[in-house]
Amino acid sequence: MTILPSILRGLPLFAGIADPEKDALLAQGRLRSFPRGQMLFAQGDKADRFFLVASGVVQLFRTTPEGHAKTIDLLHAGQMIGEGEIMDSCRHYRTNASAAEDVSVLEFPARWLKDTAQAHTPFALNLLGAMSERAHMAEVEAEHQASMSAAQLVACFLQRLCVLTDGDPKRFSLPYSKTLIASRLGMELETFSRTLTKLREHGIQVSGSDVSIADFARIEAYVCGSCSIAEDCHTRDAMAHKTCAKHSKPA
Amino acid sequence: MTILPSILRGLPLFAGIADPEKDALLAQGRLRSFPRGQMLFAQGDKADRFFLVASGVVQLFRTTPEGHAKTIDLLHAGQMIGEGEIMDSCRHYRTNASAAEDVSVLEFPARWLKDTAQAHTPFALNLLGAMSERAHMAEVEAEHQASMSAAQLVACFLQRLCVLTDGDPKRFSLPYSKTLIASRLGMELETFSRTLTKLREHGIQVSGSDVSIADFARIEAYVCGSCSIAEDCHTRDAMAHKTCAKHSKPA
DNA sequence: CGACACTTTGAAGACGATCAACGCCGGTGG
DNA sequence: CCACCGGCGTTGATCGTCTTCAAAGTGTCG
Repeated sequence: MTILPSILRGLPLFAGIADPEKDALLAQGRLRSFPRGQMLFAQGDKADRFFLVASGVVQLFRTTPEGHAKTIDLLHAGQMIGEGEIMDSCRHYRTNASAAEDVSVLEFPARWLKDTAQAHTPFALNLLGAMSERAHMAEVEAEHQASMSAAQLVACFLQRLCVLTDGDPKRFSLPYSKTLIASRLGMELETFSRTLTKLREHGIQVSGSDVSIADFARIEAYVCGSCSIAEDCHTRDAMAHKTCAKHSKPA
Repeated sequence: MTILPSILRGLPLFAGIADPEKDALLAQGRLRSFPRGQMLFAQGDKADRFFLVASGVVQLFRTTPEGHAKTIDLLHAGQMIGEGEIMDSCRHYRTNASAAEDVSVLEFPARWLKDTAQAHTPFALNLLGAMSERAHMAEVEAEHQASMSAAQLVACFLQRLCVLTDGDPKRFSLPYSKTLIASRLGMELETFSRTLTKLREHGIQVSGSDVSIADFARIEAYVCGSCSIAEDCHTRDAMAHKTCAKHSKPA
């Protein structure tokens, strides 16, 4: 029996399932490591595995025929990979997945997900909740990309980063390379770089990977104006609430 | 007992549920009509109802503080409204919903959805499938908006429209006003209008609401180049497959 | 020191949004 | 029957933003 990172046993996904049963379910997964840069799978591969991230960061991305790459998402410990492809019976992964840092994941056969949902109603409901939350995140994100300027996007990102990681606004660090962040925000590295310079006018200083934000309220004011879901995602209150929501479980 | 539009009884959402049970479930909904232009609900309203569209088209949209409106989706007969807000225990609707044409819907209390998912495992799995499919659509769409030019977007839209409605490429009609289509595609009406002119160079003629497409293959070639999920959504094969997928049910 | 990945900066260009004016059409009311 | 109006779509001119291409700067690690 493998020793599981405790984070996986506490996942909201398993809320409402008794511990012995939970352990039996988790035991069906295989703990695997991927060094930085290695692919977990590629777009178009047969979608036959489901993953739970145990540690590290996994980058989901797509590449156009023309060679442009876009980062879809960055997944941290506790997050799921592949549930979409499996649940809507799509045969192939729709993105590439690679390790943005050294990563360890718990890997399950695709059937495990369907079988578990079928066998445990609470699991199915938790999964439903997790998937709709993720869908909502994606929606918010699309909204942002469409309606905010590069500068607003970056400001919003930095503010969330600081609040959600509970960092000191006066001095915290970028967790990824600027290249990766730019890609995540859907802009070119050059644009991102220039934007950081401009944000000084709004009280955000970035040098190297050190960030300092002078005044949250000012950022909120700057960002919220052009967003149709401002209350949901830009205010400190909303973010605090979101964080809580992740810890509490659906009824 | 209301007479239900047959389309609702045949929904994949209810696949695997016996007819009497299905009727009992559907009977808990109330059939309502909304004349063109009327709101079903507004963003921020308490998310206490779930809808199935029986006929007509419902527009989901958001408005920024600055007054910009963006159409998120257009829902037709058989589609669900509100499942996201309900399943992730969000208390408020995240969009506005208004009738783009005269509409009739089956309205359920929010609890109905959770209760039904809890009571009927097949229903929960169907719901999971439907939600991940919709999430995937949204993802594809975000991808498109980000990576394709306005002209490609419009070409793609027209081609899909023609194929999915099984229309004659040589002569079919736009189902909505140009204003609504432009909003749906995330561009200004002016841009849309200009784009239609330019698309003549690619064999697409539009005058008034009459459309004619000279050659699908040419459009595919034009559109696919900049899309990272081309095989999933631009080729006729893929679209035909999608259509089938909607009729077949998840295992 | 030199190689290499990463980042910054500059200049040019493409694209879509915006503002403004106009054309078209259907309906209403005098 | 005609005049007026409002909704809808088209067209032109301009402007800001982001991408692209090119070059140089910074850092780390052998």
